[in-house]
Amino acid sequence: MLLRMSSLFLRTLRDDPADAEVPSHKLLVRAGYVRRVAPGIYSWLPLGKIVLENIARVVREEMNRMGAQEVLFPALLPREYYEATGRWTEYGDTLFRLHDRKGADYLLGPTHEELFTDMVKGEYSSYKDYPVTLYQIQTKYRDEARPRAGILRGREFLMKDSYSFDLDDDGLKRSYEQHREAYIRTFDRLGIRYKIVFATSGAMGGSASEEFLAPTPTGEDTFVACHACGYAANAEAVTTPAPAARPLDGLPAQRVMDTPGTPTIESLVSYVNEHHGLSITAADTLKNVVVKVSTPGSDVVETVVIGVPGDREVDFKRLEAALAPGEPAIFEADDFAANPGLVRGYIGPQVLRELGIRYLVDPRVVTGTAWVTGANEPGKHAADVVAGRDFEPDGTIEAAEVRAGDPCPRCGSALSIDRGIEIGHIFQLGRKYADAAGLDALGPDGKPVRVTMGSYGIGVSRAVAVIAEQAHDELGLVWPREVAPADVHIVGTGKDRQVEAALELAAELESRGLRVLVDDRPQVSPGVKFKDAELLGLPTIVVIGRGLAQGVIELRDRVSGEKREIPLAEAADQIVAACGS
RNA sequence: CGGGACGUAGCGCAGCUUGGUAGCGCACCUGACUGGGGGUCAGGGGGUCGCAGGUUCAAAUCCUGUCGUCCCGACCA
Repeated sequence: MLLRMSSLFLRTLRDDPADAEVPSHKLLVRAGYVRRVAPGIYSWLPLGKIVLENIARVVREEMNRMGAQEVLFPALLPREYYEATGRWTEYGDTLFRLHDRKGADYLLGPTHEELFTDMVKGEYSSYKDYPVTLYQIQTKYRDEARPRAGILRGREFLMKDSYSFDLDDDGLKRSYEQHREAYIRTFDRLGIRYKIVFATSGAMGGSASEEFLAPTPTGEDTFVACHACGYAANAEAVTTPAPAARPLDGLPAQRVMDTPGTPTIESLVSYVNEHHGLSITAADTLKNVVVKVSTPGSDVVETVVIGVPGDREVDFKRLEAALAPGEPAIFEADDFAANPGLVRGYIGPQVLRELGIRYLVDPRVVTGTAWVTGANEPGKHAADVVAGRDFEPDGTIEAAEVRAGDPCPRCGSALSIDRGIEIGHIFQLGRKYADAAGLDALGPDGKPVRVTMGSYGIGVSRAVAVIAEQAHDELGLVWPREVAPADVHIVGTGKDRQVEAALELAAELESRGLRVLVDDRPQVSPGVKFKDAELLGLPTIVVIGRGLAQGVIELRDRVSGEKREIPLAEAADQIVAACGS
């Protein structure tokens, strides 16, 4: 492959685009890899397209290597497939919906579980056919509430999704492990730094689930990691170690205190310490958050109260994950008006059973723990309200925020907390979609066996942004060789024979199998060419300039910044060697 | 859905307070110079000032509405 800058469809920008916030977005636009068309929708220019395809190629090779077979479904789908699994309604506003000329409902596929399941059902019917794993690399459409950061979170994006179909749980585990290995190989080859973390399976159902997160400050996911035992989990999936229950004997009886004007935890703590002779912190209070939980596809809305230690906020993402597929929403002033038993700012769990409201508590709220909490009257709180005596929770919930320093659920050491971008997700779906589709295999005994599935995704276009996010410096992009648009960027400076020599070298390197980009633009100053070379970020830069008269050219490593001069006569050999590693 | 900011040339921006011939930088075209860090000089092309309505002799500028974009938030009981 040989690209010539003099004719390459490329224009680099000197200024950052005004709508870009994160480095990958700024650089990919400035370097002429992508251009915005609409919010969350981008076009790929030649260099960007090459990077995208390089990533897709690596993904494809690793999927093929593990024995998966590639298929391709349409992105434009009729409603009926998503009707069967209830997702036509479940997906809500995130689904791009459209009509054909007859008025029939269509959608642009946000994922393709239904299609894969249906295809396997249509083709396979014997246990002898299984296991099988299929995948596709396909454009997905999700009408995100807030697309972000260029191609990092788009409304149209390229994704590899695969599905394994097995006859039993052991088979599913094997398929899952194979994918896990394939993903490790894939991301290693792509040069992405990542962490494998436990995840929630969310609305998709299923059990075991892990995410591949690329740690970056601009990430949308929060995860914890334990440096002592290696435990790592998405913040949504972190479990809180529960303390042992304590005896109820001898605990003082609960008492109600006047606490006027203390609707917040902070005001409460300072008031009771000052006026009631207590010495408590926010962690000694029990904060009760009311939410209304709706179930997709149903009109039922349940009121639920969540109890967490007062020094912690409720993490809405964790709450959503914990309640899935139920969808929590904030309890509004109108809702309080409709529930006079819930006194805003002074809610305590003592009356919830009576009110018939489900009460879920943080795992730290174990039997025998005493709390300062609301007394269900305006301006009043209660102290020594004991779990298991004065109230009985209906269950525990992981909804409280997670903090750096919290104990690791596996070994108890302090957890660290970081942000990352989800680049891959693997999980054991189980039989949800097979059940919906009635996907059975006929067993050796002539009886049907319900198939069990795994679902696995890699964000291909997102990976472009993630790599840009992880691999750049103040000068520009620094692509790992495997995904770079070319191996070597040859800069011909000067007005004499340099450009000619650059083209000759480029031709030779191409004939020796390298992918070459040569800056043969006439009348462009050396400074501009250097800046562009650094911005574009190819791993090896060769400069043919003023040293040419002495038969010397310059070889630069974009990653290390190392420069050395080499004789022109040995140039091809040395460059091939430099690009070989 | 809530809050904030912004819509002026392909990109980045000024002009708007105080209405009067639409400007700057980059990019682009022509010529000359320069030739190892986004170089210099001269000349040039390109804009329904988001859209609609209103006020006015006159609107990028004032008023009303509307559309769009970006960022932040989504719970603190």
